[in-house]
Amino acid sequence: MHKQEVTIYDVAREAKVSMATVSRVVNGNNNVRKETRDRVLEVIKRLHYQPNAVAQGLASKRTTTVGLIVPDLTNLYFAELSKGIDDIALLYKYNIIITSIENRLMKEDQVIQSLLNKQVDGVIYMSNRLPNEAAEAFKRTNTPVVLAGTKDNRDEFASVTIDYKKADTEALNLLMHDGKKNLALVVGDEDAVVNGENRIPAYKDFIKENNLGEPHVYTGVKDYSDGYNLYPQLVKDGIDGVIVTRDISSVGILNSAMDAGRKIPEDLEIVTASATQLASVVRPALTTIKQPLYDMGAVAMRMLTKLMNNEEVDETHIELPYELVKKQSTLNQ
Amino acid sequence: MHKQEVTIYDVAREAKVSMATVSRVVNGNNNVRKETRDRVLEVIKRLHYQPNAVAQGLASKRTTTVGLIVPDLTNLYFAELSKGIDDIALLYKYNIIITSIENRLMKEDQVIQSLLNKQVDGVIYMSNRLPNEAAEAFKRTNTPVVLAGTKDNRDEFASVTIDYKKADTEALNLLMHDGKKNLALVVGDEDAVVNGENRIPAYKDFIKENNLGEPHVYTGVKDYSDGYNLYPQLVKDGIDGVIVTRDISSVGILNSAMDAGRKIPEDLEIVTASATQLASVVRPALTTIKQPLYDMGAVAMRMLTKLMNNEEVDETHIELPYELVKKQSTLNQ
DNA sequence: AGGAAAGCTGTAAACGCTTGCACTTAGAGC
DNA sequence: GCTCTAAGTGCAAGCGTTTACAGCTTTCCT
Repeated sequence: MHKQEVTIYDVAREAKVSMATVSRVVNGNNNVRKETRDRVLEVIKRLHYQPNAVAQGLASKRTTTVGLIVPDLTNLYFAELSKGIDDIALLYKYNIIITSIENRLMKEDQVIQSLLNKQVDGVIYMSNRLPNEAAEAFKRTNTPVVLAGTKDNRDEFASVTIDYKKADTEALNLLMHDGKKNLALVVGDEDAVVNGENRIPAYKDFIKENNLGEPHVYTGVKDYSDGYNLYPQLVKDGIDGVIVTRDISSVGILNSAMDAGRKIPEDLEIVTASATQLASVVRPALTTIKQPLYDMGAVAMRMLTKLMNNEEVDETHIELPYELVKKQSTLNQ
Repeated sequence: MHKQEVTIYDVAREAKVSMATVSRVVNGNNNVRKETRDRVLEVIKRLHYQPNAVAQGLASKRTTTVGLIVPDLTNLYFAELSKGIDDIALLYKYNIIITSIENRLMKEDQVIQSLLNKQVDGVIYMSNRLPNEAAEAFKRTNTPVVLAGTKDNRDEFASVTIDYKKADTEALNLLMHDGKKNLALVVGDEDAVVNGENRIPAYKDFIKENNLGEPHVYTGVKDYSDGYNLYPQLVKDGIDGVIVTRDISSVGILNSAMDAGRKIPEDLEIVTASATQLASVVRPALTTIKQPLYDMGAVAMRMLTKLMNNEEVDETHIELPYELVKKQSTLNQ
């Protein structure tokens, strides 16, 4: 980076005003006489002046930048959330610094710290569970945080989710009413608050209340091959209906069953819990708990803008409506 | 953002040295006596000092931030490229500001200008075609740019791609040797340099050289439903082998054919040109021109680090090897 | 021992902007 | 005509770093 070609000072000199006035024009402060404003704007245009956001950030202590913390960019669940976030961020003129934190060289809270050092005005957090060090760092720097599509067990951070317990219960009901007797739950990370404190308890309660025998919770099923390889175990355990939290694992199970010559949904009903593109393009198409991912991202970002402006926020734990969409991987369409 | 709790000045006072020395310690400059360094480090730890990256950026004129310009976050092609970029960026301690530019409120070059105002040290560009205004802005600010998975018709910007002409020709050969007579090419954006100046000419040359009749190039096929709706037209035109640039469109064509009761690959052979996750999870699995997306991203980012350091770069137009992977959507596996 | 070189540290001027405060001017109200 | 208010503008002190430059110590040769 070489010396900046044209600064606010050049504009000021050329327009025969002070830097302060140029700054006011640039920032839309209306305490400037129209003629002065026009003159300044003309010079800005003529000189191709562009404000240096780094200097603005240092002087104003606002960077108009938010941090996005995401486990994995190539997971469509997060990609669709991010899209909602991104659109609203653009609307409010925030830039996004994105950092993914899975399988990394650096520890999660180091990555987060580096984000805070960049003086982001706020953070949207989408990973499973907020580590203590990170929570401390957020509080210490007083940075607003919104969790999108995830929860935290302390109730300190705002969040945007769906009602996971209700959604899963509804899906389990669907399977049960289809006559399935041996229902299972397949999750990625059991340490995730959404799973450990919402989905799994909801599932266990359902099994107990309906006298459906022993619960079967399969954990650590994170990608396509995990799902693919799990299928024989499901057969062995006599599972005939399953809720899978990750789309890609659902597809793994689906393909494994198909490759083994089984019939979906007759032999096994599958409900997937995310509803990314993936769920609808495979055949048979997957019945899904359709989470409004784009909207969740958008709402989270909108809430963050309020928090960053110290505006009143009436509800910091927002649950958006989901929809149970029946496709070909369950009966009774 | 409130006043920063602890600054380099506090550390200096506490450690009884000057700011300059603290700065040297922080930046790993080894012109500091060991005892002094240890004392400073101790204070840094004790006070929880973290350097303010914005102030560093202003003073040093380097932000250790790079801009990523991507059409669409939810397109796995870009997500996988981004992952490679992200990993290398982390390795070299760069943060990433990501901006997507499709269907937006703001014009592309405005978005890019806002990125430049943030004083990014470099940019990785992944969209179809670099607009003139943007190219001018990059040159004016002297910001290094690397194109990843895309090309530019002026030869001014570094790029990392595969040899699209060769890849497509090879794929067309495969289809021809399977006995297909009426080959088509389906692309998203015909204005994209990769399509307009590489894939389409390669296709047309092949058709002409092999006397395969009239060329059939279908353009503007961008998403799932575009592909789905195109299929009847392919039937009408008697197409029996097709290369599709976007995975999601390939899947649309595939499902459309299956839903119509046709057989793939017997009735239609499909080669898809990206090789994201999508191509391998659908059934029949798609034969693909497997682009090394992760590596392309990684190589692009690595090259950018060199450009940002004014290091010697021997080759600025890198073509990585691809692989033609035969799956179930073509014969002769 | 004497001088040069190398190592270590501090001073202070940037970097490009925002913003509180004070000042000027012009009009309004009387 | 005089005071008062408000709008418009400039001054200058930050914001938290980096980095020449200079100066002081050591160390190393011969």
